[in-house]
Amino acid sequence: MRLSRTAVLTAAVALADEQGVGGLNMRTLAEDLGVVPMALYKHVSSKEDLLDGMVDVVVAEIDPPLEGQEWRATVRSRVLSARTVLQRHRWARQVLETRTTRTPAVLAYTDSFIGMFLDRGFSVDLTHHVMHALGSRMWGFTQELFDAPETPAGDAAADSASAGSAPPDAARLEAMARRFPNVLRIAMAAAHDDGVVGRGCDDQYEFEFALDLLLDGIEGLHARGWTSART
Amino acid sequence: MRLSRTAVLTAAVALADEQGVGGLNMRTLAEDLGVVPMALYKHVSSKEDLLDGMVDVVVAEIDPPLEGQEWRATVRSRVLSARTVLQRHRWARQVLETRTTRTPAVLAYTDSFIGMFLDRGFSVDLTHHVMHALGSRMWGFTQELFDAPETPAGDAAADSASAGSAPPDAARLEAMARRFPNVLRIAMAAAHDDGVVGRGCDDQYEFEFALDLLLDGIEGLHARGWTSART
DNA sequence: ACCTGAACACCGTTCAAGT
DNA sequence: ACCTGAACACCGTTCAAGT
Repeated sequence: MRLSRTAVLTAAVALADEQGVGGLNMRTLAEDLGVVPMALYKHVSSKEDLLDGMVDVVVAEIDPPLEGQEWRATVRSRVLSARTVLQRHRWARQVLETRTTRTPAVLAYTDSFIGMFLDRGFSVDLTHHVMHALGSRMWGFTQELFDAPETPAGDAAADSASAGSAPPDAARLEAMARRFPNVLRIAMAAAHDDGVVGRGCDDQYEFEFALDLLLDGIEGLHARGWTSART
Repeated sequence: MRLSRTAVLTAAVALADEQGVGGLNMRTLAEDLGVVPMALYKHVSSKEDLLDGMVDVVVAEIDPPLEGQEWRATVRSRVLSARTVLQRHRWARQVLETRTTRTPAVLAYTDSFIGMFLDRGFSVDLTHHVMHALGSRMWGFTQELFDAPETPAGDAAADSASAGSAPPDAARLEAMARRFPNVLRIAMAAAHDDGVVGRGCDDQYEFEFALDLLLDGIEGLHARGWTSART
């Protein structure tokens, strides 16, 4: 089969889906495509360009905005759509965070996102600040502090690695409890919920909690015609 | 002078402050210390360990919480203190985001942060969700979508790089306006404020806008004794 | 026009010495 | 106990060919 940019990007996305960004390099990507590393450079100009293209592939999977709905439902469902996409491609968050240029596809998504507010009566001023407040939530993620950024690779040692360096024996746990009592209380509260529905920290719940907190705030500002004191 | 872990970490932080994470590698770090690369490995076990140690240096610079103040003032000023520290060390955000293990110093900061809520009457349940909602804001940063993650290195081509690939001539601008009209409206609104105080997007203003939006929401939940429906 | 092969520069790190 | 020197494995990419 003839090589093409699309073929390269698709293979790269598939590879990253399996191995994470850490496992993605020009040599193994070329091997997956049955080609020598340098062949890739006819279709992507550099690894940066490859990563930009991969982001474009991901962005294309996000649903278009709802039509004929009020702003809150439209924004909310779009963010949650982005979230499911970003969770299908777990490497995308990290890659998105390190991009230094915005590709047209990324700009188009941003533009359409902003349009959901402007087209439904938000002022440019408020929309501007709202976009800042949402930040990366527009992609359906937040920087989480409790879970590890990336699982090293395809090895099954993932859980022991995320737990720290050594297995948590009783002495270790007690030492933890003495040094970081507040962390422990929060961790126990999360573990406590396990009994009912079999989940610890429900990331989806937490994401929507924070999202709705922001949407509530935004709704209030919009309703009372808020403007920044800067104009 | 005798090499020590502290000396290595201090030099690494200084190097990263100047060059960014991109410019930080074991060879140039060793050179800065007047030593051969392998000498570093007596004091840090790997580059990961080096980065962990550098984060610890940064965390140590964050002010302790205020005493005898209500929760909101305490949390707010602590977050803003973290923000000034993180802005002194612009590489720290990126490094923090890629850590897979929490060092004791990071856990201690987290614990103390949680304590600001618990010690002032917040329920464990609400505090848990609040911590998720704040996310990386507890370090004083949000993932910004409009500005570039890292300036490549010490070269003066920073502004032209952040602007994109080519200089924005009139034709380019008009094409942008047609494709991404909403992005343009927001950008113009931000530029418009320039006349008054000489700033475009004021990151500090935007950060506090989002922070206060969240704090308002949290205050409301706390005041009416909110609990998650999960218990 | 597209792909190949060999090679270069750079980086984290191992290993066997040195003092 | 601490530092050195040479070397290895891995990676992005240039360059000069091949078809």
